[in-house]
Amino acid sequence: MASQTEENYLKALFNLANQEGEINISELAQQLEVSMPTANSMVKNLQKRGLVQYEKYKPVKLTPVGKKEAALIIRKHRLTEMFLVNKMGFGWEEVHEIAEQVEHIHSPKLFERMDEMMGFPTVDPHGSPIPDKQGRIQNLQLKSLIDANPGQEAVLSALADSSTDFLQYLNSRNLKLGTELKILSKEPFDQSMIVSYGSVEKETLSQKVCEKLLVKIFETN
Amino acid sequence: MASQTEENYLKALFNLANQEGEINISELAQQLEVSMPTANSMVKNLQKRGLVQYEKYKPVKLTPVGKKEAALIIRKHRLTEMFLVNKMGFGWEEVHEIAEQVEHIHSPKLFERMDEMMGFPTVDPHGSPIPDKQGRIQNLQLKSLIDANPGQEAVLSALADSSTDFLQYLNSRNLKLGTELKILSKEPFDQSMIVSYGSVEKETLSQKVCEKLLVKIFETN
DNA sequence: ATAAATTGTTAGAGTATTCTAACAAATAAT
DNA sequence: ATTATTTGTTAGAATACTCTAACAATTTAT
Ligand SMILES: [Mn+2]
Ligand SMILES: [Mn+2]
Ligand SMILES: [Mn+2]
Ligand SMILES: [Mn+2]
Repeated sequence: MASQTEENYLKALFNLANQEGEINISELAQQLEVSMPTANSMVKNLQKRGLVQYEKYKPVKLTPVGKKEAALIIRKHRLTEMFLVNKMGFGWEEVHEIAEQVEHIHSPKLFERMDEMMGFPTVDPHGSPIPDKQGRIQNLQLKSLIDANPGQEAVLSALADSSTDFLQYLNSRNLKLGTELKILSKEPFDQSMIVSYGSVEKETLSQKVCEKLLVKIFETN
Repeated sequence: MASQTEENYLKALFNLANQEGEINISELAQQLEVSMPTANSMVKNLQKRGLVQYEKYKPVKLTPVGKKEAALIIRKHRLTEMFLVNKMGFGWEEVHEIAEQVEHIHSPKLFERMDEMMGFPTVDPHGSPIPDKQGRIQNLQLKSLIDANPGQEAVLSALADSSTDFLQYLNSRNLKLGTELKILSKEPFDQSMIVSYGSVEKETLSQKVCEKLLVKIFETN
């Protein structure tokens, strides 16, 4: 069975994988806040355990087995976050740190019960998909708000960044998942957007923010 | 901050402490399923950290600081068990293993919320008292059923053993906390008792079982 | 193309936790 | 009292995870 440390590495590898599923040692080390030699030696260990594919000086790749293991840890993480928000009254900015610990608990039944009690949710409180029991994740095909155009409407559906700081920024602007945004204008100079939503008639969102808001854009007929 | 391993040692020390608060290395090693040298070296480590008092060849004692740390871990354990039973529908025989893991989660808020959601329970699903936030535990002064006499009535209030096997035995006899037992007779030869409760008119309980049932005995006028 | 910067690796060491083997102290049995 | 048993300790080693220092390979900049 994978240790807590190994599980955190698998999760980091999963989250950092690019299109080709490849990850550099330096990214991995940075993500986990360890030195490169530390990351390097753990990668060798995961290779010996058949969880990653790796050759000297080449990027790391999760094997199918490693990918499934990672997805199942992420499943526990996201179910936990959702449970904390929906069933225990936590704010979406409070749950990540707790889930980071709870995801390592070995108890299929605990997570089964959470899932059941919540009616089998498909996304976590930040809009990220919850992998199924087989470790499969559905792709929601969301677009970044930055790709929307003036006149269009979009529903905030997920976040490309779930850091506490960003979540608190969203709280302060009363932006939640499900919020319908009307794009009023887009500033060509700095890519900032002026939008309206709910009872907020005008709000300027910087490029940085817009990039991180993942939306479903209504088709404009 | 104490590691998960250290926390488990503290808890074991707390639970094994006798009247004088003393624990032998061999008991400790047995409880934690490690070798005596392992227990011995951890005790030295805990001493260096000011959590136990220890001298070569003498029994170990938790310091006040160690005792409080231990009680707060036990608090998390018991709140978790109660939450799993009351809010998540687990059976009392399923929760210990999960709580053994959850007790190590660092998140005052998580346990605050559990406590709040349950209305600040004072005992866990097995009748053991939940230490308060200061690490104080109330003594319920329960007696073993073995000390009750024919003709008396007693309410099952806690268990001296919460092993899965024993809990399943109690399930099979429909014995729960709160069950009122009438003592019909007591066999002098083997200390077994014949009792009646609920819709059960006659049930024989062995000495082993009676010893482990902690009860409040009604005063006989 | 060469130099500079970045990325990756190896070597060597430290802490935490655990073990077995060997021995010493304390306790129980004869 | 002596012997046997149990309990406790030390020494030495293994595994997991981490680090820094030194060096090597690769990539980027000039
Ligand atoms: Mn998260
Ligand atoms: Mn984690
Ligand atoms: Mn328990
Ligand atoms: Mn534990």
